[in-house]
Amino acid sequence: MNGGRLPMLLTSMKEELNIALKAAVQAAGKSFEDLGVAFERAALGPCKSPDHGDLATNAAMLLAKPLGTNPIALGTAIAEQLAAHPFIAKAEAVKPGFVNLRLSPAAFAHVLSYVKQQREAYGDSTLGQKRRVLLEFVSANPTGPMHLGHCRHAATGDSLARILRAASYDVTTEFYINDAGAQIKALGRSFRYACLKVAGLLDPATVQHENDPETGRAFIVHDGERVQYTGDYMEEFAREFVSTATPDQLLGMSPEEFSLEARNRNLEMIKRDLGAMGVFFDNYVSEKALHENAAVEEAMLKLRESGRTYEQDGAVWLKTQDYGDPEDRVLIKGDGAYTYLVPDIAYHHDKYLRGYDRYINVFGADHGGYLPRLKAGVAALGHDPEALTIILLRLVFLTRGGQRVKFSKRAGNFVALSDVVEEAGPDAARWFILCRSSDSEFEFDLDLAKQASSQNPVYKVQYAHARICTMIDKGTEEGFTMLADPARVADILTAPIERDMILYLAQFPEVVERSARELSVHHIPAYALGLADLWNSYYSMARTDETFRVLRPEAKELSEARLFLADTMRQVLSNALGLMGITAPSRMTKAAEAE
RNA sequence: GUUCCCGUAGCUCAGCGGAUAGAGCAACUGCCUUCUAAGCAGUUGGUCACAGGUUCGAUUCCUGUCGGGAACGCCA
Repeated sequence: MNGGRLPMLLTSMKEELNIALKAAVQAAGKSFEDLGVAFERAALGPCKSPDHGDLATNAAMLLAKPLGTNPIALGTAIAEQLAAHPFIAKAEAVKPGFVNLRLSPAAFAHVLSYVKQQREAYGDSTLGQKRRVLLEFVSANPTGPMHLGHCRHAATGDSLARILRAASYDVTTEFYINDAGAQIKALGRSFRYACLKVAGLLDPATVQHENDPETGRAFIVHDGERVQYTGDYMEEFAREFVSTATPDQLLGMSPEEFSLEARNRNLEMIKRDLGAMGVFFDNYVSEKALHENAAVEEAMLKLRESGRTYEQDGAVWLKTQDYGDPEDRVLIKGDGAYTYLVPDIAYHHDKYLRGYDRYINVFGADHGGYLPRLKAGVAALGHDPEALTIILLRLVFLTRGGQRVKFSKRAGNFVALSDVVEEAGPDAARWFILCRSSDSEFEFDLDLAKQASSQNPVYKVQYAHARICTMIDKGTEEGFTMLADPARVADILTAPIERDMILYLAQFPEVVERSARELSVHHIPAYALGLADLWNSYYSMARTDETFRVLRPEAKELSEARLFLADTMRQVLSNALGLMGITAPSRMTKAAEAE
């Protein structure tokens, strides 16, 4: 065995196909330029129908015309070339022009050997070439609890980080704290009001009750300013804080001190909620700090020096139209104050100064217009705007009993992340979020997610993993020893479903690489479910056909070969779940679920 | 009005130009003295919104129409 130096099966087969195609191109006396995109689009993948073979390529159909031949003739030539490879047992060109490949036992042995050798690293690729990526996500305002949307952002961002790391990117995750500006002042006022109220220090004369003329909602005015943040969490913060402070201290605190105190408590709450779903960040970057160390001022100066700004109507504008913005944006308002754009550009300037190769932001779809502004900003500061990518996530709706839920007890006028994670559990919450592609709006069915039952796909996948674990344990107890030689395993395991499993295992690295390339997470759960289905089907075949039992004392070597396959299935299930941040339990019992 | 996203089974959603369009849920029929039934096997269910175009081949790419959502502030 050459060990890790051997390429993965599909990679290896694609290289082989390329060699065959190049030979065909040369034989026809053509150049690759003549072929254009046809050559690039030639693909090799698993067959949909097992009757056709294990793998198939469409290359002959794409290239026949530019090469001046017909697909069957070209396909036959390609097939002949491929048939010589030790991984190929049979290659033939068929009707429309597909070349169908049947893999040899050596190919199956290779897959098994590779999984076994790579273990936790199976699925990893070299796509990222160790390039450094700064991945920013969630960045929830520290003014209240996180909502269902943040749950999507957290699960997606965290999983993306795992996928990119598997693809050899050097990923740093970052949470940007919007702890400056008007909303933090409002937070401080709300917190001060809550503290005085809890401490019994509130002067009734300073409080008015009013109604919003537009929404009709009631709100409180304290000391002439609207109290904006009034959820249960605010009272909890206040109770905690008041218990540690004297009335004199409370009354003597500045607005800034109240703001800071509330911001800190809020951030702790955010970290706690994220922690409950297993999401942790490498960095937390404070907007306030960017102001305090003059990074914002400095960025503004540089923007002006760049020549990419101009003054008009008493304001300072940035030429964002150069990057696809429908109109230019204001940096400094008529009243001299910065718009939100300046600190945001300063923050990205700071990111670039820290020296990464790529900057990926996960934003809500309502921030779709952001990209041109940020690109224009970083470009004006001398950075490469193409290194910045924004992934937009669309809205999530929570449904319960078939009805959309808009409010939660904890958060008031929206559904709290913590409620969803508590009710569904972190694994199911992540699963249902990751299943969906980022640009689709979707309904999170809480009834389904919280069902610890057969109806829930996430448990199906975990169940398959747990079943294998207990089976391997049992095999060990009964004196079975996993075979050591993958070639022998491949020789023994020739049942169609066993071949299907091995072929499916071979596809995992491609799925992960594709996810990393597209920055889309939803391929992973789809793959994992397919893998679990295969194992569960296989497992159940023993009910109707005794010879499909894995552990059969009367067929020791067969059993030990099947244990090998079981272990590779377990490994890949575990790796796939790992990329989603979902646990891979080694045991699942109904009793445990009923607690 | 302009730009972007979406339109696929009763519901929620996958589907990197390829062969007979898939999964989960819901409905129906079977299967636990056996390595975990949180499982398996099967049935029902589709004008891939519509119309053109490109292609050997279109659910996929292009154009248009219709329908749904979002963004279009000197708000953040």
